[in-house]
Amino acid sequence: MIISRYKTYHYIEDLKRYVGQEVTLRGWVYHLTGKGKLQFILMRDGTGICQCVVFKGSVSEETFQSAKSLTQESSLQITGTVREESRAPGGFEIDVKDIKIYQICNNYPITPKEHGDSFLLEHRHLWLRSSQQHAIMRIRAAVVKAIRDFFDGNGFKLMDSPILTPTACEGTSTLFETEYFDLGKAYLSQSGQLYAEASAMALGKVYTFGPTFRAERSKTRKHLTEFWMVEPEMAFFDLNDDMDLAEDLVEYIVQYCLKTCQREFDVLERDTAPLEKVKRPFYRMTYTEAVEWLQKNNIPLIRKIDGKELAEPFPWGEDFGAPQEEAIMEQFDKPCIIHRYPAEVKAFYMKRDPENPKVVLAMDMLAPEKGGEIIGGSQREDDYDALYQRIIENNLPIEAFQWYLDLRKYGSVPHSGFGLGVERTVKWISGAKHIREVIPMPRMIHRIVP
RNA sequence: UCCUGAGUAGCUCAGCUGGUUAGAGCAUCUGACUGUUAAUCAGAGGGUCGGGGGUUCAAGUCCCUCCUCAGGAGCCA
Repeated sequence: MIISRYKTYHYIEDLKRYVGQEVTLRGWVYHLTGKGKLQFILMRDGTGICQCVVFKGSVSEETFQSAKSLTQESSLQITGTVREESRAPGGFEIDVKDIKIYQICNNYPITPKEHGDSFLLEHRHLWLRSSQQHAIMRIRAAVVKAIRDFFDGNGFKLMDSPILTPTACEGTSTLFETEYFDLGKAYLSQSGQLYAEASAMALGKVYTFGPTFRAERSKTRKHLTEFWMVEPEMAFFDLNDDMDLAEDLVEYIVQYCLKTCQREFDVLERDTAPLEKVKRPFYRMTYTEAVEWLQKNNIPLIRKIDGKELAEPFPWGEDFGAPQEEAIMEQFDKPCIIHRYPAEVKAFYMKRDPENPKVVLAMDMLAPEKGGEIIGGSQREDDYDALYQRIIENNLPIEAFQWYLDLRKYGSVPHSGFGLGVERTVKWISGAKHIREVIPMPRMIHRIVP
């Protein structure tokens, strides 16, 4: 039998299986300390961190000098025996026999001391190697895997939407524009939803998963110009089904992370007790109930007029801002879905509530612990004439939406869907301070490098 | 886009009401040390004070202007 060579490689996360045996690790120097005839190398290999000890008396002079010459982030291969050792971080240690150096690294910019945000972002390509960033990226990978497992395991088909689109999905001016051969302008997608609706009419239950782009000039710790979104879309689902699915998904993601990312939470010093509580049913309230709650608890709407801040009791019809959402969520230890928003503040494709035409069958899920809005969704307008009317009212180019209207012409059915922001979810679960830390290469209004 | 704040050594910062040759810690380099965890100890090198203009005998410090960055708001996932 032929065994591929890479399958015999040793990794730090598996060390406990090799106690007493000789292993060969490949990686980078994370940290160094020395004490005369002893040299401690904290080595990382992408799967974990392990302390390796070089004692002058038990290796060749050449090997000891190699160990002495190492610097932070030098790349190397270490061969030695695995030992349980309570004094070592992680509980295991390598007694080094031999060292092979790939490269000595000079003047690595990120030192074990503190750095400013700006400096770290300029060195994002190197910052990813730091233990906290490493932990966040592993949680991100777990969140993405949980999302895919959840949908794939529940009868959904992956149907990715195009990134280059001829028009705005939501008809705003916040789109990145590019030239598209002889066909004029194209735009980077700000949502895959409209195409997901077409897919749902073909395959029933689908999800689209990819990057989306918003040219909003936002500058906050929960906005990126390029972010990842998963958008399920289901034929024959009404708003209630939609909300049930959203709760199932979020519960699954959080519980999966708790099951598989304990080590990462430890590195981040993330208290997981609040996450343990994220089990169905979540809280739900209508927009109208939320407004009444704001009024009763004296959370005002603050308007700026001529530079002066004027507070007034929160009026029905106004969309919630960050202060309102945070106030509402302070009372909850689990996510809360707010549904049935005023039609004026929501997108054209959302279906009016037959019982109250002033509101649409829309829902947002807010996460506790200042996680903010992680999901936005709705039941879609499935009536041709009503949708046509909305497009006209919103001054959208009707020609561009002809294919979308076709979906209401040829076997229209009730259907619903939502979008979950991957970075907002990872930020909430990991407890990261800023959304820029939960994506490998954040794209923000003032930053596109590296 | 609006409001607020910040740019001084590789990094994080101090530098008073303008006044000799601009400071510290860490990092780097040299040396000592058999249990270090952001090691410790001794020594060395390291600066166009964000750019431009102005006031002054004298500007890191005061004024104008531009640039860059951060925090918040709005918008949203």
